[in-house]
Amino acid sequence: MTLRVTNTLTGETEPFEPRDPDSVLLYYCGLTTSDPPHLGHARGWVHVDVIARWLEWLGYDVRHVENFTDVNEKIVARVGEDGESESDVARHYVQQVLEDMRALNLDRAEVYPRVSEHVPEIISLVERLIESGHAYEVAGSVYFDVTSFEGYGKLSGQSVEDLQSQGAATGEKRNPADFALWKAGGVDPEDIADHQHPEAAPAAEACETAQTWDSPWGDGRPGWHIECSAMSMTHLDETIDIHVGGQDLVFPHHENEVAQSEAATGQRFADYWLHVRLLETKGEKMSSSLGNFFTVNAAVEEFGPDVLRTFLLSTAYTSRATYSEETIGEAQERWDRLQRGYERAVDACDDVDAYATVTHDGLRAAVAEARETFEAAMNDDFNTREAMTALLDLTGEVNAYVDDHTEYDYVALRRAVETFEEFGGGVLGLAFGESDEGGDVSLAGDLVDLVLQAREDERAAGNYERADELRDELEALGVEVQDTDDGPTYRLGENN
RNA sequence: GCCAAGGUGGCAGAGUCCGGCCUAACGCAGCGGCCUGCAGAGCCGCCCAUCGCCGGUUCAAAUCCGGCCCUUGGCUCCA
Repeated sequence: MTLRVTNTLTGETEPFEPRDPDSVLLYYCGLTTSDPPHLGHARGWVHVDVIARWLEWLGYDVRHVENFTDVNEKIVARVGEDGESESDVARHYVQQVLEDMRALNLDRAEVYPRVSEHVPEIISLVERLIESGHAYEVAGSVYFDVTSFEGYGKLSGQSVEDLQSQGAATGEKRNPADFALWKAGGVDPEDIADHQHPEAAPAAEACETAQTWDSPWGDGRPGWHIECSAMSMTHLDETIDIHVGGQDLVFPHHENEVAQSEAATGQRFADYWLHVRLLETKGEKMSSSLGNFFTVNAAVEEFGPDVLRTFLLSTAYTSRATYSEETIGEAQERWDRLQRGYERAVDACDDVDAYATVTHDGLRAAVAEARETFEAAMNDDFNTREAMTALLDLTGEVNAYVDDHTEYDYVALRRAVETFEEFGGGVLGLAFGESDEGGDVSLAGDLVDLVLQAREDERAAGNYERADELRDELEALGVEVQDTDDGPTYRLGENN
């Protein structure tokens, strides 16, 4: 079974074949470090994380690069609010992103390149474009000539004619659709004003603190699109396998990347373009500019990484997702159910009634089917929703099996446990089998057991009122008590 | 206006590339039962879908083709 992916370039779901059969070059368009990351960013990160994890599971050596746009007028607009200089502000949010990513249990990318550290590469790429006649300089700024690149518009499906009709050529540009590769001087104060938070004090000195760099065209700053081309080529190659980004970047950002990169090298820039659809709240996308966002930090705090990942992976990356109390609540239920099923399988394995000599074909077949379905789902354009369904189905099978049997097929149960850990844990990044076993926790566990034993004594004596009190008190502390045929058990709440 | 992606039960959301096992998945909500001192968890069963509208192709369409309506994203910083 081979992996298939939906490629924006062709509009089709096609077989994935990397240039080198053993490795994959993957670039993800990261965020501009001017605002705290929100759940929409987290959706992109988590899906890319799972994509990388699955490619690795398939045996590829994945070279994964995610950039930070740390040079941008939005960042300058935060000077005085979130830091003393453009680089201060950027550093502040880069730090925040890395913390959020760790909190979400994302595997680290190989490199997190920043624009500010790649200006020389950007300049040389711009020079290359001027030399080959694809770009022109006007008064210290450099623009890409869209009419010089035949395939312009092939990613987003737009034509140069359509774009030309959008407006008249303004100022220095030869064609309205031409875009800046290099901008002369510092940042226009008006641009800063556009991006300033309304409540923020106007920082007149902000423009002065915006960094500029020497170039063959005088002092200036790199344009927005050129950075990704330069960093992708620097850290990966002139042609990469997969370029991923948010749906909102298709045009103009990715379209321009394709044009300038391919014009410069004469080669394909990326073979597969994958776009993550946007996270919505009440029918509109979640975004910093709309102010309807929920920060990653606050969300992790409130729901924890596993509920969040379950929520974000409960829709395929190619579908839009809706954020609401209801949808996140559903994710909570799903994650709880998965976790309980997993714990039950683990407990049954450890049970004295689990035997290596007992064979139950039904359970074995169910585990095999879950594995097959999971793999097929992931290979079908990383369908995390279906993959999770396979695990949820396995949960039901395990629960029914344990309910119906008094002796257990150890081998089959072990295989089920491994499936949760390998697929749910290793691929989806959920915390199966990583329960905190620290000293404090195990002491607390012993204490809970003690209380439960006392409660059992009360129950045996028929003092249900007292037994219920103990249960309520434990619950108030975040310990959920459940009586089963094999005696009482407990679970810690998500936030403990 | 132009470009792109979508419209499936009370909610949410698979399935559409490769038409039939889709009499439509998984989960939530709702109903009944088992288990339980009670609760929770779990299990079993049930309820809710003429798959946006109209037409076409076909023995057969949520799935293919055409038209229309609506929604979202992009065309300006944005994952």
